[in-house]
Amino acid sequence: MNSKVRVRFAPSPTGALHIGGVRTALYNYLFARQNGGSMILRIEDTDSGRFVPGAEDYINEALAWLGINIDEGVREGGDYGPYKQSERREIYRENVDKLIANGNAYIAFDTPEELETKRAEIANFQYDASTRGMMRNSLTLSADEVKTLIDNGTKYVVRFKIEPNRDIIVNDLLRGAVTINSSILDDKVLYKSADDLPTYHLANIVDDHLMLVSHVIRGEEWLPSAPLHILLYEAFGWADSMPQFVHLPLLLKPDGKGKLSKRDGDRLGFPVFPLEWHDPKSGEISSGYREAGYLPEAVINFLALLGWNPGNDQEIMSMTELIDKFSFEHCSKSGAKFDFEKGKWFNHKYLQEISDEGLAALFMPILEEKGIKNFDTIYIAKAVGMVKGRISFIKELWEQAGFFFEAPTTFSEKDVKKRWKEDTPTKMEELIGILEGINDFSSAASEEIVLAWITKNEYHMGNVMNAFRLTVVGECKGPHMFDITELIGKEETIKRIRKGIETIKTI
RNA sequence: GGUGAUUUAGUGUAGUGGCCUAGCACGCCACCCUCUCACGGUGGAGACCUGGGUUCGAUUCCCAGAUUCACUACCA
Repeated sequence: MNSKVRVRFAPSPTGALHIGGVRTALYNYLFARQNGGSMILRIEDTDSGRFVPGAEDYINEALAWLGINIDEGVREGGDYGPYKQSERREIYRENVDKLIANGNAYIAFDTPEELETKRAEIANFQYDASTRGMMRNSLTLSADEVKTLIDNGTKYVVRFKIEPNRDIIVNDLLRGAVTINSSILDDKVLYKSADDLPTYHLANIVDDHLMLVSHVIRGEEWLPSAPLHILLYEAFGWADSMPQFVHLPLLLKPDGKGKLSKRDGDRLGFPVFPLEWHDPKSGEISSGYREAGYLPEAVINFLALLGWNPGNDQEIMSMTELIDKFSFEHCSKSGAKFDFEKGKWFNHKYLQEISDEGLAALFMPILEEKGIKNFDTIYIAKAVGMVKGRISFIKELWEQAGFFFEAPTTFSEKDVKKRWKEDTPTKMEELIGILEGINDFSSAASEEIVLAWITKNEYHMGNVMNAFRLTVVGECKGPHMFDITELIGKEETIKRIRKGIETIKTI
C-alpha cells in the first residue's frame, strides 16, 4: 500500500475537455491537496485514430484557468515520466510480454472483420473462456504456426486470459464492496500490434502502478471494468500495492435521460466545455464557460457541489475551503442532473464579491468595443456599482448600465404607453426649469427639491418620476433616479429630457 | 438481452429508527421595500419509487419489485 497520496487525472486528447471530466479532475485535486499528496496529469493517447491536435493544450489551459494545479505531467515533468502514453511504448511492450510469459495473456489473430462475423452469427458472442478455444490464437495454434504468422507480419492483438466463474470484489470507497463475476468479462484486448500501442486497460494499470498512484478517482462508467483491472494487478503480481478505487457518479442531462453531452449544451444553450473549443476537423466552435463570462471560482464552486456537499447548508466555498471540507463520505452515489440556472446563480454571487473598480476593469473591453470612451475609471466604477446587484455576467453590464454612457435613442413602447400622458411634455418642461435652478446636483439634494415640486403641485409621483426616468434611461428600470442624474450630471440630464420631449409621442 | 450501480420537491441536496408537522439552496408564486426594474427581506406551493416485513415506532434496517443510469469494442 502506498502511504503517500498520489492521484491522477488521465484524459484522452480526443477533443475538448468535458465539464464532467473537469469535475473528476477537481475531485482528484481536492483530495490530493487535502492530503498533501500529488496530482498527476497523464495523457492517455493510446487510440491513435481518435487523436485530435490541440486537445492536449486545451486540457492544460482549461485546468490552469480553473486553478486545478498539476504537480506532475507532460509540462510539469516529474520522476515517473513520461506522462504521455504514446511515449511509453517500451514499458507497455515489456509488461505485455510478462503477461504472455506467465500465461495470463495470449496472442490472437482474429481480424476485426472475423469478430464482427462471429458476433452476427452467434447471439451475445463474447471472446472468453467459452469461445477462445474456437478462435485463431496462440492457445489453439501451435507455437510454430504462431511464430510463422508473426514473422510474416500478420497483425495480432494480445488478449487477457480471464478465468471464468470467479467473484471479484471491488472495494470502492464510495460504494463499498461491489461483487462482479469474472464470467461476464471478455478476454480484453491489451495490446494491438497494428499500432504497437496498448489499450486503455493495460496502459492504465501499468502506469498507475509505476507512477505509484494511491487512489484511482474516476467516473462511474469505469466501475464495470474495475474487476478487470483488479485481475490485471493480480496477474502482474502487484495486488499488494493496488490503489483504492472511487467511482464518481456521472453528470446527467438537465432534462430527459442520459449523460450530459455536447449536444445538450447546443440544444439548451449553455456551455459544456470550460473553454471555447474550435474543432480542427469539423471547424465547429463550441462555447466555453470562460468565454461565456463565468469566473473560474464560480465554475469550481458549482461543479464541486454537483455530487458533493459539505454536510451542512454552506454553498459558497473557495477552493481553499473545498480542499478543507471535501470528503468521499459526502459524495452522492447517483448522477446529478446539470442545473444551468444554479450555475448562473453562483456566478452572480461571485460577481458581487468583486469591487466596483474590479468590475469596471472587466467592463472596460465591452465599452471599448461599443466605441465608448471619455469616461474615467471612477465614473465607470460608480455606474457599475449601481447595477452590479442585478447581473450574473459581466456582459450584462451593458444592458443594465449602458444608459450611463449613451443617451437612449429608443424608448420602451410599453413604458411610454403607461407613463407618457398628454400633459407629460408640459410637466417635463417644468421639470427642466426646476432642475436648472438646482446648484447642488447631488442625489439627496436634487431629490428633495424635485419631490417637493411634485408634492406642491399635487402631481402623480409615479407618472412624473417614470416619465423622467423614461427620458433619461429609455425605459422604466434601473437604480435610484437621482443617483443616476448625479452621475451623468445636470447638463446631460436636461439634454435627455429635451430629447425625450421631442422624440416620445403619446401612444 | 446480460451485469453492475442508483432512487428525498422541477433541479442540487441535508437527513443515518423517535428532535421530521422532512431542513437548505436554485427555480417558481405572493407580499414588503419603492419613482421603475432589479437587489434584499418575509411568506407560499412543491418530495421520502412501490409492496411486504422487523420494530412500540420507519425517509432511515431487511426482502422483493420497479425506476433511472452505466457497461457490455483491436474507444477511453
